[in-house]
Amino acid sequence: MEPAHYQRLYALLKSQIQVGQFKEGDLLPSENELSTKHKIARMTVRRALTELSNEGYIQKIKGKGSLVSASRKSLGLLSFKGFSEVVGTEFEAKTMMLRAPHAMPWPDRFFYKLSPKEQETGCITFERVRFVDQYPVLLEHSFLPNHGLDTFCSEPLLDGSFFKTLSVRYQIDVISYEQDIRAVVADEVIAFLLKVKPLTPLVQIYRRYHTSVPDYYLYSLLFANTEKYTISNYQ
Amino acid sequence: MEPAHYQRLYALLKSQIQVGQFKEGDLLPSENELSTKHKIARMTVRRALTELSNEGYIQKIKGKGSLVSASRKSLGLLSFKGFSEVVGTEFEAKTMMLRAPHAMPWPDRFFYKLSPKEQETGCITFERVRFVDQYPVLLEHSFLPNHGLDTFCSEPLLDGSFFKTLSVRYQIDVISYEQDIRAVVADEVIAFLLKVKPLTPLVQIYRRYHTSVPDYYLYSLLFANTEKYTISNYQ
DNA sequence: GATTAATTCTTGTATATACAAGGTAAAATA
DNA sequence: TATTTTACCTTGTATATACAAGAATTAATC
Repeated sequence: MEPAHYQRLYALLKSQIQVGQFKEGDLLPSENELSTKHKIARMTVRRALTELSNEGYIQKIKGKGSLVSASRKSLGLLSFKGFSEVVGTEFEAKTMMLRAPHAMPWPDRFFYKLSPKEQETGCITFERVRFVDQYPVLLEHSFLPNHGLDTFCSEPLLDGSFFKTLSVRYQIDVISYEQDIRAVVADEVIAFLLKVKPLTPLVQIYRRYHTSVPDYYLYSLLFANTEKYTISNYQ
Repeated sequence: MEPAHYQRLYALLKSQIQVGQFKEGDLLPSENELSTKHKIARMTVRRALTELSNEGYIQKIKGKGSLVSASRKSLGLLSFKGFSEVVGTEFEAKTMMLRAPHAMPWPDRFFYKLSPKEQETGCITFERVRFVDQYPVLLEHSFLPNHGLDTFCSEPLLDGSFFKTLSVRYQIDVISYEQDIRAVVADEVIAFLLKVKPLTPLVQIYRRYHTSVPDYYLYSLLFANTEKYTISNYQ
């Protein structure tokens, strides 16, 4: 079925913003210009622009136009801030693969309840450590159901990004997630990996990511050392 | 200035849902009914319903109608799950006011950077403890800029809910939030309040809530005992 | 009685039109 | 020249209309 006119225009403008064809601070063409150019009614154009505005891509200003916003907040899936300045510059976390992706059955007593279909196919799992300024701050253990991801284990991650790889290679996009947060103390293994003393308090997070594929979820188990950096969430 | 028709209808329907005049699973009157009843065009009705749908109050189903959703998950913002069953029933947290709302200047070295306007007007603050199954699990210290909220301190919270009070009485709706998470150990004061041993690991969360009022934010500082219950986050 | 088809609700998309109101720049005025 | 006014751009609100498409009920058929 063909997408609606407003959806086509919405997708077009969004991609043009994402690609940088329209930059932060630019004014989009006016509603009337878009209307005549694409041969659709102004009200239809407005619908596309309203969605873009709702999602933070543009800001509409009465009497002026549609202003392209600063780069969309990356869903803040996982970022860090300096401890002393909770409002501070955000740091990029660099990643080191600890155990490369490999297929295996799901662990016993997995932290989220799995569907029969997920149980059946087993999982692909890998472990990574994230560094901020040379300090290991996060241990991440990821799991994904092994549904037609045969090549996943043999090929490296695109730009080192798990999510980007799934999006580009398998058309699986992360839409949202749920998480359960606890405070724990480091055991010896984790203390060694994160280079902290045993009994240091850590943040433990169980995550289930929802994707654009129905009933397909990704899972992560995280341990974070928050002595120097806090875990930043935006939603 | 008078509010727009769609805003009037939006506010009316929202309050009717919040008050329970329309309950979960009910169908709202159809767009044509609302149109004739309120003597406004159907497209204007649709605009009001679209906003309600965006904010999760209703779910529109083509060919059927507008279904009232389960009580707005404003508490999806903060819920708890049993520890052993990370996927388990969610528990309702009961709340005890520790220090009632009172106006005061902002604390020194506040955890988020405040605008000059916020600094100027001072804040209203209050402290609450949340219980799950008689156990104190969360200490919550809330702050809000004192902009025309004179009666806030003298009147009790609606249904004991801070957010509901702001929404119904002041038309301030929480849209999203950002948070910074750390693991800390309990000092003596907090250990006493949460009835844990000193040095128990706790989750500490700084939150800034974004609202429907531009440049108006709410702030919370949380300490959670996650020995028995995890903190649950959705999105 | 059970199944199928037609009707009539519902929301979804799209258009054309009109006027209000904010912002900007050109034109008129002092 | 400096200020004010005007004109023209922009987005915001509102209406009336038309048809498409999904859902549910009713009528017709087997």
